[in-house]
Amino acid sequence: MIELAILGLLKDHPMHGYQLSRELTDQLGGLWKVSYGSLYPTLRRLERQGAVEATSGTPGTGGGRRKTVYRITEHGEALFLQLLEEPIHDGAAEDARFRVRLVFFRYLPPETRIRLLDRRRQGLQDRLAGVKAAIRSAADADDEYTRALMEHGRAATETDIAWLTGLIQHERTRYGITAPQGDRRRAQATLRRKERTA
Amino acid sequence: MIELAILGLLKDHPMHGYQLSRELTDQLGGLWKVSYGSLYPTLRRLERQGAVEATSGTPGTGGGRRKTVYRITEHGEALFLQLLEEPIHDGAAEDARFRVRLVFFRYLPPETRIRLLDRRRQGLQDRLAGVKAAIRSAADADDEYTRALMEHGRAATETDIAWLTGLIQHERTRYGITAPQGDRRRAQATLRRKERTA
DNA sequence: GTATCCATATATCAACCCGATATAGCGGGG
DNA sequence: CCCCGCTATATCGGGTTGATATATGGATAC
Repeated sequence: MIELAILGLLKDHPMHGYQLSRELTDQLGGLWKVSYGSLYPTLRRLERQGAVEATSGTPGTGGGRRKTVYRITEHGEALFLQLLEEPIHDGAAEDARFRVRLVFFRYLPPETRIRLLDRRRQGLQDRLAGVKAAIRSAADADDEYTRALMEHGRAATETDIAWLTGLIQHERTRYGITAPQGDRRRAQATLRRKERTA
Repeated sequence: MIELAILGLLKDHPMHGYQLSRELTDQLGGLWKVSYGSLYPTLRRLERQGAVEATSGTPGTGGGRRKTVYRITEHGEALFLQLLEEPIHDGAAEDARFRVRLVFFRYLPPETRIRLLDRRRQGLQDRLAGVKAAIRSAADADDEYTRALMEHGRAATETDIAWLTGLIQHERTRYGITAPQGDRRRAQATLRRKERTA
């Protein structure tokens, strides 16, 4: 989802690659450092797709070194919004993905924001249920570190959920939106374990 | 570090690929799911390196389907220990790496365990310092979600540190090892930000 | 019995991303 | 003056994921 990050930053004002890198690193408080090996190829791909335009490839008059400044196009704006809302394949590396998305939440209407936050919270609660099931199954079996690891998973996930809940609350009171009733997904924690005959 | 995971599991007893996948998924409480796209190629690479041996490629007498059972070699054991202690390039995806490592901590002597745990904690404290610096710099600038994101980074990192501290304490009292005095790395939080003239 | 479905088991693929590295221009300090 | 460090772009190899293809065996339904 480096595309999302690039488009989101260019939406503010045109930039060149190096600037994008620093800006994004700062925005995330150093939690995610974009790699040049991802950045520059992605910029060129976005240009091929017509989502960004490269302006002033070589220095014009005085001096200044070579700089390729990119500007977002209308097509890029559309792509940006689409990526921002796109359904999430939750998995291991999806945590970072969500963080990047959050940086650009201000570009979404409040209802959509809350919907996405809720979806994310549901995903975390599923994960929590899975971890809890694993803890129950492990009990006294497995060694001390494996159990500590699971406890960590539980603590970390609960921290995340608490943080998200606070964010959602804040959002709701701010816009006076009440929680929906139906549409509650089940936890489904797939707790097969310890029952294999080998 | 899927190699570490594979070798660590095979150290217990020989297994085939699918079994490794499930075993590892369970050990981590569903926090990391190995992908077959990593697993099988890695198994063959380890075999080429002589770290594991494939036994009984085809079903022997009765029936049973095709199964390739792998067994760890002496060279594999050495490689395992080396990987387990190897210095860590801390970054974004290093969290998962540490979790995998923890699963096999029981194979290390107590002093080494404490050393690795301490190193990890120091890394997290550096990260925390960075996030805190970012929060101070951001202050009122940046939007609400960026600030919320940084708060999350702080909360999550603090949760991790607290968990680690507990683990270290437990370990120390268990083996009666006192904390070392010197050798304290500095935080070094590189807090350049907001001072670019554009 | 047999048709069907699901879990087992291995394998490959494109896409993505990271870390390291190479290259230059430029500015400042010793 | 020379070297170091920051800016700026670029490329490479390698690891990881997610999706998908393939069989086979066991269970269940009919």
